Order: sequence, then C-alpha cells, then structure tokens
Amino acid sequence: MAVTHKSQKIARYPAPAGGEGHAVLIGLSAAVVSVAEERPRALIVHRADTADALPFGTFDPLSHRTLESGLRNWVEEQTRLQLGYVEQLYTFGDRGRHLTEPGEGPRVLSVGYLALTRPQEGRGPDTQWRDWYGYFPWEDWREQKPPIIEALIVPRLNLFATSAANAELRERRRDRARLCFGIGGITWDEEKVLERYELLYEAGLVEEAQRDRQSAPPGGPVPPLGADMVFDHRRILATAMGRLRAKMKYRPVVFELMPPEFTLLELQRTVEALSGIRLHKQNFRRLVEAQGLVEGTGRLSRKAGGRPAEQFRFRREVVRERPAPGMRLTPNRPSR
Amino acid sequence: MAVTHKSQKIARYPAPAGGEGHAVLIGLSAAVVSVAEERPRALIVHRADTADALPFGTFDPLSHRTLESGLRNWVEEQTRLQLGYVEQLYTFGDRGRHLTEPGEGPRVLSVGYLALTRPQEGRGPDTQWRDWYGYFPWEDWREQKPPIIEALIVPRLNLFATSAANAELRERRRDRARLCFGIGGITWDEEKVLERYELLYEAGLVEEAQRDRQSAPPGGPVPPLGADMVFDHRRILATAMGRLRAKMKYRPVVFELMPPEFTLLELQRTVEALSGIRLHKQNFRRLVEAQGLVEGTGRLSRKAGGRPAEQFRFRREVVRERPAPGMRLTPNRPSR
DNA sequence: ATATATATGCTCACATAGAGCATAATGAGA
DNA sequence: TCTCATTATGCTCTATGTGAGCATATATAT
Repeated sequence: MAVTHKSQKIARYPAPAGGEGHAVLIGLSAAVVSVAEERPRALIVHRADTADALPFGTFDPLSHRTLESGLRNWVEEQTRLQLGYVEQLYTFGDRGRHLTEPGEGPRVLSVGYLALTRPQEGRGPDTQWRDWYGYFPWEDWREQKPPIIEALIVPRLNLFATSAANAELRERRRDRARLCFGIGGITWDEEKVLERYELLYEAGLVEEAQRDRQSAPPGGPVPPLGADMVFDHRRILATAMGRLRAKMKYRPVVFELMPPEFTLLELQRTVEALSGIRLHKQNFRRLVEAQGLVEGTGRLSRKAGGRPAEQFRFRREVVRERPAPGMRLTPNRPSR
Repeated sequence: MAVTHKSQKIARYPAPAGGEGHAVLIGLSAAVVSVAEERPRALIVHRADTADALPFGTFDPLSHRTLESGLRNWVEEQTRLQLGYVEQLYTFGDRGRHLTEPGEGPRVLSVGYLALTRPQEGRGPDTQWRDWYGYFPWEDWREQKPPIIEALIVPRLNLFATSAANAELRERRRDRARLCFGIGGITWDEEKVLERYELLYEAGLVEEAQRDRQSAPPGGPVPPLGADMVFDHRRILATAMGRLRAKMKYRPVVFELMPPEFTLLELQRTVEALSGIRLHKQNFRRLVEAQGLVEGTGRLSRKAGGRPAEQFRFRREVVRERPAPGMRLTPNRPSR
C-alpha cells in the first residue's frame, strides 16, 4: 500500500558558497572512564614525544554508518576494549582551538564522547588507565580543598581579571572566577568542570592556551596546571567529567562502572571518586535504598576490616518503574 | 619569555583510510523558539512544495570561525533575526536517517542548535512562527491528555511491540512505550520529548520513517501524526524541546523569552506553554520568589480582568549568587 | 579483653513541596 | 449601588525529604 507524502519534492542540501565543501575532517574522541581503587581513570593513549591522548580517529563517511559506530570502531581497534555505555557529549569546531596548527591541514571538527566501562578489562598497546585528577588537580575535594586553588589559581585569576580592558569585563571575569572556584561564600559546584577548564584556558593558565596563542598569561608563565593533552582532548575530558557528575544524579549510570556485586560503601566510594566530594555515609545508604536502586543479595563481603558488609546488586527494574532514578549527592559538611 | 612545552612534537590528525576524506557536509540547523499568546513557537522556513524546515545552512570551514558563528550567519541571513541565547544540542550523523536520499550526494552530518528569542522580532521572507505542538500534538497536556495518545498512539505502539521478532524485544518495546507515554501508572515525564519521537519513528508512525524506509508500519499507513519536516528537522526540534523543558528547571533560561517586565501569571503561562503541563499557581509564585529569580517593580499591570497584578523583572544577579538557579516545576494534580 | 574498623539502625530538626482555603482588588453587568 | 466573575496574593497544614549525628552491631588485630 502506497504511502502518500505531503511533500513529494525532497529538499536538497545546498552546497556551501565556496563550491563542493572544502575538506573538513571529523575527529571522533572518547573519554573512556572507569573507577578502580577509588580513583576515576580515563583510558589514555600515549605515544613517545607527544602529550597524552584520548583514543580517537576520524569519521569515515563510507564505512561508518553512524558517528557512534565509527567511534566504537576506532576505540576498539586502539584499545582492544569493548565499549558498553556510550554517550555523545559535544561537537567542537573553533578555529585555532588546539585542533591543528594555524594555517595547516584541513579544518577539523571534533565530536567528543563519554564511555563507561568496568575496570580491569583488556588494553591495547600504548594505552593505560590514568587518574583523571592528574589532568584536573583542582577537581578533587575529597581529602581537602586542593591547595593549588589558593596557591596558584585564585591569584592568577585575579591577575586575569585585573588585566581586563574595561571595568565591565573585569567584573565579569571576577564573577566567573567566584562562581567557578567557589570563592567568597559561593559553594563549590562539582559539576562545573568544563566552565572551570574554559576559564583557565581563557586566562592562559593551561598549557593548551599557550600552544594555541603563543603568548604568556598575565603574570608570566605558570607552572604546569595539570598534565596537558593533545588537540582538544583535555577539553573533551572536562566535558565528560562534568556530564558524568551531573548525570549520576538523575540516571543510574554509576552502575555501569560497578561489578555485579558490591557493598554500599564501595558504591559510595565510586560516586565520591567521580564527583570529587565526600558524602554522608548513613544518608547515602538511606537514599540509595529508598530509591530502590539496589537490592541485597544476602551474601556478605569481608574485603575490608570491621563488620562484614552485605553485598548488593543493581536493580535493573528501577528504570522501568520510575522515570528518572539517580542519586542525589549530599555533601558532608560537619559542623565542626 | 619563552614557554616550555612538554610535548614539542605536535600530534597530527590522521587522514581516514580511504584517502583525504570523502566529502562530508556539515548541516547547521536551529530550533529558534519563542512564546507568544501562551503558545511556544518555532521559527519555520517554508518554501513551496517542501515540508516545513528549520532555518539551516552548511558549515563553511573557510568563512566560519566557529560552528556557532556559522549557524548565526545562516539564521540571521534567512530570518532577519538577531539571535540572543544559542546552545548546541546534538550532532546527528546516521546514514539513511532523513538526511539525503540513499546513494545520493555527499554524506551529511547535522549539528542541531536551540536558540531563544523574545516574540515579535522581525522575520525574513518565507519564515513564520509556528506552534511547536503542530509537530508534536501528543506533547501538550495543558488542557487534557491529548486524545491522540489513546486513540492512535497506544494501539499502534502495541502493534509495534507485538510484531517484534522475539519475546525479549517485545518486552523492551512495551517498556519503552509505557515509560514514554505514561501508560499504566507511570507518570508523564514532559522531558522525554526526544525519546517519544524516536519511539514513534522506530515504530514507523511518523512520516519521516516512511520517507526513510519506504515501508508502512505494522497495522498499515497511519493518519499524519503531527506535521512533518524536511531532513531531520523534526528530530532536532524534539531535541530542542526536551532540552529546554529540562533546562528550565535548573537554569533561568525562560527569561530569555520574557519581555523586560511581566506578571507572575504571564511567567507561569510561559513555563506551562513550554513544558506542556499546568502548574499550581500559588506554589509557582512561592517558588519563583523564594529563589530570588524576580523582583517586583511596584508597577501594576491590568491587561487581564480582575485584580491588577504587580509587574516583575528578572533579577540578573541570581546567576552570580546561587550556582544553579532555575525553576522546579510542580505539576498541579488536584485530588478531585 | 581491648582497640580499631566498618556496618547499620534510628532520631531529630529543619526545609521544601503539594494542596487548598481565605481574602483582596479589579471591571462588567444587574 | 450591589453582585458577580476574575485574577492576585497571603497563609496554613501536612507529608516528605534532607542534613547531621548518636548509638549499636559485628568483625579483625593485638
């Protein structure tokens, strides 16, 4: 039976002004994340003489049916790792923003992805798991407020604000610094990973900025502020961290990183590792159990000293019962 | 002063296997949204004989410095409209997913954007504001549950589930239908706009699916389920709606759509129009005021009959005070 | 036995959310 | 002028959720 179309004439994509499209390469990069030993790790491809890289490749319009399948191909080839959960993050395309050398090679767009996997799975040559806080040392507030913030970041951001051309811009920069780094009464928002990285980039405080602009920030060169990465990979990793930290709160994505059975403390440590903040133990378990995210297995774990903990498993059914199951994070701020 | 780089050797983007990249066009499309007379509207470009389109164009690597500036150029040229708030949504690239005819023309990636603007601003030729519920009639729950859901969508989704090849797939399809359309005790989640559209697409119930697959859905051809659009534009609009409905709750984006002064009821009507659900009036104002999102101007409005309402304005400072100001929506379900 | 861990149960104060009643201030007719 | 209908706004009451911390239980290591 024939189907009638309201529009018989199918619209065509117009070619851009300058003819049939100057060459554009599409980069596909993945922040592949895992948590082991209470550290969130990203899968890093390291080759001699270059900075660290995320697994990446270019989109091939002939062999890749979708962007995501292209990405999976590249990552699996480079890392010998089967990806489970994969989510598109953002497409970056700014000229001169650590993609290629100015005036060299074709224009590159970069599509960033987040992938989650359980620890200990196989790895390819040149790949290794690296603690993501090595790239973002200001993001880990579990033990204490990272000293680098007061010691280096805040004064440099002040210089950056002061160096602004006019009063309005100066104010805006101050505001951004306050909001991003929780200065002056503002509470730390662990989700703003990308905003913080972008601010540091604009202030010229991360190495990539100097690579792109060839000029030193106000106040002169800085000691390295976290390890840098090739291209825009640190930007993509920042996007991934922010997205994951936010998403954990309303979707049960953490369980992609957990083994089939785990104790509630192990779960909590994983969440803490990712979010970079400490949580209140009793309230955490109350929350997780009340939301129906987990169910006890009856079995006990005695990996840690002390009273053995019950083991739990993820209740896949939640997804079918409640529209947005996740875990709200409740930071632990003791009165003293 | 020279800056030392850890990596002197800059990594290069590898060309894809098949040589220096087969032609890929980058489409840039924007869902430009506005609210007038309690209806959310998208800016539509309509040309004779084709279905409706969003303003769009292709990315030009030579003249466009960023993806967003390319988008702004195209939209402003086509609609004579200055865009304010613009946000990238998603990059689609599935082969055969209403981008080009199979086997024809270059491969197209499509980057979708959301833009917000106040009503009544100038328009170009062939463009007009259209109620977005014309494309998604099942999304407007303000007056009542849209009858089309029970009358058409639910039975057809049942057929779609039944026609599955095996029991597991059947169950998954049923679950998706239940979650998406709030069947059987599950409450309607107004944010799942894209999920619903994708389900209808997979079930073959929206026109685009037939365009792409050239086959009728289980149960035979369907009467039109909302107006269709060219390419993947309805998919982009669905993404925009979902994103906006979600974002309203934690960022003060609604104010991009409001005039400088407004009454609280006008604000509420705008939020309701976008979210497609009715809110509890007293609680809405309590929330908005408690969050410090608005401040009274002292002036009164008597546009509506009844007691005159105070006019309010958006307090831009909130953004600087609280990390994530927004509006939680409190649906109104009276007991009787 | 004692110290030290961790697990788990429970409480209490306080904030927020959902519902609805009551009152205030208008303009439009009767 | 009085009575409605209509919108605005104030306030209450209850249920639920959240932040913090005390208390107890059950391990292992001396």
